[in-house]
Amino acid sequence: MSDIKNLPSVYEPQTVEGKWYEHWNSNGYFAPSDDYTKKPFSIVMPPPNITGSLHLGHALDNTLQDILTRWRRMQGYNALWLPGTDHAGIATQARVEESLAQEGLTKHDLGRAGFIEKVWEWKHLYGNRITNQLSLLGSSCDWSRERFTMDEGCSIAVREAFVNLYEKDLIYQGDYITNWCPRCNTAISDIEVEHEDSDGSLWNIKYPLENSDEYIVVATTRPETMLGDAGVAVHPDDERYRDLVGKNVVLPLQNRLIPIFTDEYIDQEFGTGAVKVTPAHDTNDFDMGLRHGLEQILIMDSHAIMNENAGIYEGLKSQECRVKIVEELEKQGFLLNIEEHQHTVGHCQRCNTFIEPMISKQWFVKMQPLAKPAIEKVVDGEIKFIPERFTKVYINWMENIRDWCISRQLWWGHRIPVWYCDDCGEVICSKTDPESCNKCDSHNLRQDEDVLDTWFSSALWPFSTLGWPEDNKELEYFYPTNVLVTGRDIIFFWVARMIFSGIEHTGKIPFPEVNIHGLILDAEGRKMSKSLDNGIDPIEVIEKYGADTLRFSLITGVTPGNDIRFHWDKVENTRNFANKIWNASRFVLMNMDEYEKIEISPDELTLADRWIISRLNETIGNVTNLLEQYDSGEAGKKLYEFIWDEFCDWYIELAKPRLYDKDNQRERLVAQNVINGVLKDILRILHPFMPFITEEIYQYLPESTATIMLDKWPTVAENEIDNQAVDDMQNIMQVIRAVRNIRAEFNINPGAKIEAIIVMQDIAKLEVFTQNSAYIESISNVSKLNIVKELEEKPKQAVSALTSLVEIYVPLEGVIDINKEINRLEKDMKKADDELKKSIGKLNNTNFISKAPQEVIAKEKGKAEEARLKKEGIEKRLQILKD
RNA sequence: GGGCGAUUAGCUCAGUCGGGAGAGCACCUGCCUUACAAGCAGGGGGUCGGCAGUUCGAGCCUGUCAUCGCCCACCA
Repeated sequence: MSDIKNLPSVYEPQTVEGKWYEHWNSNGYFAPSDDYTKKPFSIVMPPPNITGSLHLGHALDNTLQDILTRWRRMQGYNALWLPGTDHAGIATQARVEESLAQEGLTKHDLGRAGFIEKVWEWKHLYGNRITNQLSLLGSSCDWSRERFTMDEGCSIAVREAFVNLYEKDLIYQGDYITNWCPRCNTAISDIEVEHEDSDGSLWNIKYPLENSDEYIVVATTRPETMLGDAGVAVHPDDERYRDLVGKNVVLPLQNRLIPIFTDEYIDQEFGTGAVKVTPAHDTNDFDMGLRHGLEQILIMDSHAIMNENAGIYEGLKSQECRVKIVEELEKQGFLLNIEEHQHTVGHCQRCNTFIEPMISKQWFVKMQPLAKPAIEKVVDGEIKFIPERFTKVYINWMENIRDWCISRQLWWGHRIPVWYCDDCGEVICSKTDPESCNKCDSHNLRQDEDVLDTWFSSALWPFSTLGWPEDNKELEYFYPTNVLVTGRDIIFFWVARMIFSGIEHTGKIPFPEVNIHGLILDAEGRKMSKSLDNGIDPIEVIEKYGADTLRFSLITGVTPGNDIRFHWDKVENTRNFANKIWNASRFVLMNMDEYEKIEISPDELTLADRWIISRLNETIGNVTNLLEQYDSGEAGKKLYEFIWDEFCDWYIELAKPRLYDKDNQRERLVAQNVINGVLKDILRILHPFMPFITEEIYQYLPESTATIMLDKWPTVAENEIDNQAVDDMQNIMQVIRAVRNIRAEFNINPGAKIEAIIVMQDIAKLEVFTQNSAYIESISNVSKLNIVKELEEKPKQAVSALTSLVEIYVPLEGVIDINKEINRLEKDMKKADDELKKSIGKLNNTNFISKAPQEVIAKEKGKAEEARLKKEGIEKRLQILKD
């Protein structure tokens, strides 16, 4: 402890954090023990994409998980926080393709196997960037169990899950309309499409009737799709078109005959009530097409380039084709008019490209049978969302869910475990690669080209990472996990899919609680995005201010589930808090010479000791309760207030005289023991929030264990809660504040000692004040303090203040301005009078007296009495001054 | 078209049982008091979005309206 006095007066996270992380990790503190008789606690980390770098959303998410894990670990749970990364099919493939492009290569130059090898190379080079960043944050996850969604275990799990669903007939393949991204060149699922409102047009087009001069007008937002029209639909009740139903129209430009038919789906009110139907390029039209046996005419290829079915428009991009079509329709007199029309347009979540709905052969998961139990488990409360309001979001989505398109036309990902026999056409779905056809023994087997949606493997994460499908002790012990912590933006993508997958494949829910947090927004409340360039790099915050500061500033002062704006001001404030703790601790350490641990008998404790110990216990209780409710924001606030306001601003000041007094060694030792004990508990309950600074300080304090990480989480000692001490202390603080106020208002030099007289009638309280007069003297720099029951003569040349309990006089001969003093008192008087009137009003209300609870009435009476006494006192005082 | 959230001090936000309106920043005053000026002490500042209701009592509960934001949705 010799170097303590050399500790810098400003906390330097840069010299502290790396050292401790390395220490914890290399000593295996993050790993749970293999003693499976202990109570388990487990969380799986939402696996970040290997292509990504840490953003503030990750920082928040992982801070929350780390807080829970560290807290439970300290409480004695065998805690496992299992980390890992996601292979991120589309994003990773795009990234590697980009780097190939720089060498002038495409993936086709390498071939499928060569390309995949290249991706793995890329992954080994860059894929652990984000996990390194998680370490900088202080994440206490068990890196020895780090997993990857494409590793061997996860791959086995994926095949197991696929085959299981396939054999239960819950996976099917077919030609259906899907959302097609022409840039990614793959189908994507419904939730990967982002809908944006845009100002578009509604083109009204005349479709001439066969062998007639008449025509029917159809309205469309996408005129180019007319090339694939297979009919015109009207509502069966629509009188306007009754006579036309069953007739044909000649499709302009294409000169094909297509029928007019009826369908309930059509809205008579919209447009002309007649709709062109393009089964191959519109979801609704696809359904109608099936109902009426219409031809499915695909008019573009996978890059949204018009194909041979588009006739002379072949080779054009769909958007270019639209322009040409409209021109031609106008030229030939088919275009009736164009209206302005606002509608929603789908874009690819990944690349923002316009989504073309298109028919293609894809694999789907049947959702109805899987959604049912997944809804039930939430409805019956087996799985709880926190905050509760997200339950509705989840249920509403699940109830309206459509089948999940799980195939992707990519190379990077889990390849679909289905093989086709080229000789007999047999379809084989298998957990292991088949060597021959199980029907005709042919070796001409060809595996399905597609890979699975990345989220298919993420959906298995809570159990695939624990060894499923293999039956093992670890899975049994840690699964279901205790809680899932994640952002509200991936409830559908991930949470919902884990729930139905867990129930389906393991027969158990994956977690009983889902803790949903909000998004981190920029200072103006906008989402952070690359295009706005408004992102804040958490690593930059860590380098400047430290991980503890970043963590604490992200989680405090927020309401659970609400979005959080990022402000540098708040970061600085939190940095100041860290520095405050640092300096308070430095003060304690500086005063620990000749320290030894002693047994303290209760009567050796001072009022301030009993007060701070009582408040410490309440804080321990509050923080623990709030963590149980996943309200780390409020827990952090309680810590902040207790540490700064009570421990630093009051207790340390009150303890100073005893700590400085080397003549009373016993009292000094008591003070040292108390302050050491309180500080150490503070560090313990603060540790999950600010792991680094708490460990650093903890290690300087006497009687510390190898690491604060594995020290015990404090529990509330009921016998240390001392309401009397809290009450007495508050009365004394009130007086101290009053004296300070006088000093400030009369500009008394802070160094100058003053005299003060305190008058109080209550004998018992007078006793307490007399015993503790030193507090008032030392903190408010009073040289001579008289505490009396009554004053013989009330001094005119004195400033006074009145609390509900006491009258305070500060003689200020020559300084006092009588008029100014009268003004002061009249201001106080008005306050007291207002309070009194308010209380009397309530107490005179018979409804209040008869209906309010007794304790509330008693409290109100007390308030009225206090106000009355105070007012009386001020009145008397004013009288003296005015005489 | 549905659903959710927000609206509290100049700014950013807390406010867990319905019972005395809070914090940080900013502002004003005085202090480099040997833990901390990234600090200390004191102070000013609010019809808790509007209206109606329930209640002895509403920032909090109910209804309604307004503004902003988010999510979901196959009216071309």
